[in-house]
Amino acid sequence: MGRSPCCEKAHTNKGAWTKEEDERLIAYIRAHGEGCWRSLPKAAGLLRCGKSCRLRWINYLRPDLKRGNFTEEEDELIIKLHSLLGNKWSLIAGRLPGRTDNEIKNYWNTHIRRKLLNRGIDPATHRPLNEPAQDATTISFAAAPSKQEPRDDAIAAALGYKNENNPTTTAATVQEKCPDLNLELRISPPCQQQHQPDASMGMVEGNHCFACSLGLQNSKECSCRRGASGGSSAHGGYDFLGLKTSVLDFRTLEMK
DNA sequence: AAATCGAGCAACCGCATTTGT
DNA sequence: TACAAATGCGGTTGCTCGATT
Repeated sequence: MGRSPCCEKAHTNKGAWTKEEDERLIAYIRAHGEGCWRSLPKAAGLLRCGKSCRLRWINYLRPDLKRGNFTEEEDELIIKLHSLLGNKWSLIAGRLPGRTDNEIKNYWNTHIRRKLLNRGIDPATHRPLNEPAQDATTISFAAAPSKQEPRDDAIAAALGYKNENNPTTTAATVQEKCPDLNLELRISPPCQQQHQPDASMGMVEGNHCFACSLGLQNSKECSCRRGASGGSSAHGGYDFLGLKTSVLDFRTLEMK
């Protein structure tokens, strides 16, 4: 038994959107707002599936989109964020106002990849191209493993949680691979009693958490502002990189 | 002028995650 | 808690258009 299709494919348009379809979608969202993409096409009189409407709106019709060429500053920011986050395009897009994940993904694949290759940098690992291939005992945030878990392992390793399959991985190794990532922090094993959140986990140089270093001071991930009540260590998990490391889910960095 | 090639980008697909019951 | 539905994300495809032969 397969998964049921997201929509009735026999009665939906595919391919490029027409001007009329765009206008219908814009008019509907202006009147009713975003939400319930599944029922939107019918309500708006569009022969499209909800996913298609959502994509069209988010990537091209939203009024706050910037469009136009990327600036040199945006280029560098994308490279930096990619070195930290890998192919987390939605997270990267969250740091670039007016840009969408699809746009950044395309821009990466068509421009930045080549730019880095011209600089002699491997766009997947952000390391020099002529360096020998990584052996099994080193990691990189930017090396592109399949799906989620290996990257979580990398972060876990950076935190000093030894991987049984990879016992030599250390935070120092990570910093070697990612010089931009400030790992000047204090890491202690979970069993130790440390209830001074600001001085223990999640703080980088200057007493700011990683969320702050990414400009997320106002996000819920910022641990600077939490004070005594915000420490997550009470639950056995540290809040490093704005993460609950008990689950090691940096996807929560996303800001909307 | 026609054919070919490659870059750029819009859109689709399938899977993962979140949300609701 | 389990399940289904809805939504979100990232990889990939395929079309368009300009450059080159």
